[in-house]
Amino acid sequence: MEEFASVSGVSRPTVSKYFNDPDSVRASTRKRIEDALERYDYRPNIFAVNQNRKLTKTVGIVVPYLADPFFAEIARNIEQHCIDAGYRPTLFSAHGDPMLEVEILDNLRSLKPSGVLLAPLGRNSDRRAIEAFCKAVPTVLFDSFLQDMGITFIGSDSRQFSQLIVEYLCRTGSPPCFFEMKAPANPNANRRRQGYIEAMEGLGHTPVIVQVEGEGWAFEEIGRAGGIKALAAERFKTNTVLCSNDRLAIGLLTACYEKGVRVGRHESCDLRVAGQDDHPFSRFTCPPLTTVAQDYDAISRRSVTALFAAVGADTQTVTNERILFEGRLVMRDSA
Amino acid sequence: MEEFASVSGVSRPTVSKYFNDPDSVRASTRKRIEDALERYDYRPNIFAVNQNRKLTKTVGIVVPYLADPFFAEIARNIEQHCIDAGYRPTLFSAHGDPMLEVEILDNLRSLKPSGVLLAPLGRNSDRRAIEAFCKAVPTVLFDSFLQDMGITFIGSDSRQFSQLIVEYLCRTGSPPCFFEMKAPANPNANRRRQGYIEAMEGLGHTPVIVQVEGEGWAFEEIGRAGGIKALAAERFKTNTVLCSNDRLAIGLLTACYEKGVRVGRHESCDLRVAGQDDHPFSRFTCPPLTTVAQDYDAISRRSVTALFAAVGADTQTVTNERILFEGRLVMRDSA
DNA sequence: GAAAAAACTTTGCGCGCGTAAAAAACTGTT
DNA sequence: AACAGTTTTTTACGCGCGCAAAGTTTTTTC
Repeated sequence: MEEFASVSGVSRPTVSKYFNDPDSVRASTRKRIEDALERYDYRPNIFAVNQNRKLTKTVGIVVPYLADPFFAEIARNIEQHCIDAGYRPTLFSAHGDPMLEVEILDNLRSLKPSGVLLAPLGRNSDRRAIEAFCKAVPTVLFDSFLQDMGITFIGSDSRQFSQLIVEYLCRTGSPPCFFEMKAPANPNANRRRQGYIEAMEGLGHTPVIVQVEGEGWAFEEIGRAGGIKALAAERFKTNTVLCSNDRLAIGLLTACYEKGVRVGRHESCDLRVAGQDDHPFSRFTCPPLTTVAQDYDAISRRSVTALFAAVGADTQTVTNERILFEGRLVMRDSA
Repeated sequence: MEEFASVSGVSRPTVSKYFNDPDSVRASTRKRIEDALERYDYRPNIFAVNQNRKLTKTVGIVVPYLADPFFAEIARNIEQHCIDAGYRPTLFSAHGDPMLEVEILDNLRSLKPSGVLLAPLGRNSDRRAIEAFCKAVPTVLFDSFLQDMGITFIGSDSRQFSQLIVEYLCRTGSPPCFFEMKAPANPNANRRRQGYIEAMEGLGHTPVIVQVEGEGWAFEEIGRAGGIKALAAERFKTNTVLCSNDRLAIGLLTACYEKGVRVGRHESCDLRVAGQDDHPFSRFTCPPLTTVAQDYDAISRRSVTALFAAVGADTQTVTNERILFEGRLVMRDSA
């Protein structure tokens, strides 16, 4: 930086100032620096910079399972918004493992990020570890809500999701039963079940819940295996099944195919199947999946703005808000 | 570190030595440090450490498109192997954008990683930028081959893929036509086409190529839209279609569903469809997709060992090897 | 055109650690 | 008990930059 400052004709502290904020120096000096920059391609040593700064200009993004295209898509959006805001995002996936989640947060701590966007594993998360982390680092939680943690929570209105699609399914055919995992990792699953029950009762129908065994994040396989069992045992009391999420629904579609059950909303079909999330692949299932779309863009955008608002404020504004976005009904052929 | 050294009863340089390699200190001193470590939970400042080291103990992982579960899966494997080897992996996705790919490599450079595992975008990659990067940082290329770059290339034997499945399809029914994008981004696509042509000619059949329009990484949609057009124009001359990759095949399945074309290997069906890759979702399509499985585990494992072998060696061992793994036929219901 | 404000330069310290060299303490061996 | 070999301590420098204080120059204001 010393050398570069001399060839660009300014002093080192001015160059330092420029890199922290190009607008903080006079236009004429800025030009001199940028001219030199083109000729010499100097860039500050990122480690030396971060050693002395309190604000590291990095943000951590942590998702529970990156092999799930839903999280890949959200992460992609969030990354982009962070870059636009002039930060360096770093992406981590817990791969469904609570131990790894804690380890990631541990490592993240030593990276001294200005903030973190965290979608926790959910039920299996180490609550204490996450709470401690949120106290140490400005953290916005998204997708999966944890009580009293983080600056803000950004997610979807799970109850509204279920109510929206239950209302649609009842209006267009027989009332649905609810297909889910027995012990869902994601807390949204519980709210979706609640929303389903409330919506059904509100419409004067009796809720029917079909729960299937299974652990982990291989939802499609869980939905398939559980679906085959449920079909064999005739546990679907109606010809309409609302799945807790799209990935389960995709598995159920496979089960139906294997068992020769025709899925769709046409008269010739045996079963209607709906999901929730509008997973990137739901448009391409056979039949294409009717579902409730998460507002990917709103969630990612709002998460980032919420984080930077809190980071920018001098006072640690733990608003403890819950910002929920509504779902949008996506009608396709499966229901 | 000064303080921590005193409470653990050793000197600071010894503590420093311990963190670089716990086995480099006497067993008794190691125990004293680790005892203190439990009580005080000290950890070295990662920025200060990296400022002075040449070997940063970080490895970069760059993939072209993380929202593709294939790359998410590979990345997950590679991450794990790096962690097991005591390194800190950092994951990046170019999101299909060549500019972003270059930017990632630029940023990666200033992170001074001990090595990088790079799956290039392919045809759209900025070759010059990648070549320059490979000269500056030990880099192993995988999935997508680029001439004369990197230490080694690890990937699949694309020709063998096509030959394997062409042989199977011909043996079990009518010879396939080949369904692909007109201008595929990934160079493997070209080798797969070649493999298809060779295999067909070897078996005494005339190759038929069906190319569809489309840019970018939304392969399913490209396959669907192209599939609908091809079906309408009756461009599939036989009742068997081999797709260049599974994602195109998934789109084609959707097109077939929309057009009422029954896909499968049973007598009642109109069309057989096969893919290549064994994409994580191919097992769950309707019908489940017959395909050639990439050896995810071998590719990721070998990439990591190749990188660390080169990093460990003092001499820059640019072997310029191409290590190709064979595919495994996965027979499902679609063909 | 002078005063006030803003931008810049000079100087110098410190961040937390890696690392080298020489001295000191420890280890096992005869 | 004396020796050689190994490990640790002491001492000291440097990494590349942020940042603060004081002095200097440039720009803005009336």
